[in-house]
Amino acid sequence: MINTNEFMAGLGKQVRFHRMKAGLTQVQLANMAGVGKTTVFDIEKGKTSVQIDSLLAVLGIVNIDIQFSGPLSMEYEKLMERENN
Amino acid sequence: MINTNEFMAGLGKQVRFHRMKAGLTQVQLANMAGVGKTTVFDIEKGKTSVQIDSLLAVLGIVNIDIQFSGPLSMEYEKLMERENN
DNA sequence: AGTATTTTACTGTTATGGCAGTAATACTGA
DNA sequence: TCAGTATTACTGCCATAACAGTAAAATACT
Repeated sequence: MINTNEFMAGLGKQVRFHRMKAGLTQVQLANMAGVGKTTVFDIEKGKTSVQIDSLLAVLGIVNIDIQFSGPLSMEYEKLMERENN
Repeated sequence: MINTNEFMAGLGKQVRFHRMKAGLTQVQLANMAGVGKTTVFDIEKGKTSVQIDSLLAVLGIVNIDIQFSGPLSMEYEKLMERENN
């Protein structure tokens, strides 16, 4: 089971690391992502209640990829392929 | 760049697939995840403005894993390791 | 077909996330 | 040290996510 606090804390640190390597300030990143500076600050701080769209917008700018996979994902994909033929 | 709509739509379908395979109704999943039934419905429908904590709670129940990785993730990890020694 | 269950959709309420503005603190470089 | 920049923290407002309740539509079951 995923610990939301840990997950977001880790993600926040990665965002900060990538942002700084890119030479961006929080405000610059916020503007590029189309969110408020407070949101970037909150994400880096590990806030757990940010909205997905805000987070994905920020992650997109700093080039962090998000992936999901469950035990039945492969089965699902194959099923979808079949449907599209 | 990630398309938020597509991402959430895909994730929603995976959630639904996993939930049904687990033999759970939306209401049951909602109760187990500690969120409202509307939230589960919204996630499966691909709503892009749900909050991370709600989403992670639901994903945890249906055993879907979320991972993130950026071009500098490895570098960051190594840096952290060094700090902890 | 008929019934029970589930899902979808809508509503009104409540709680809070997102936001800009601001100010104080911390950091960086000359 | 001093000045400029960035981050952190706080405030108040607004928009809306989360929620339960309800009802209709869709699905499943016998």
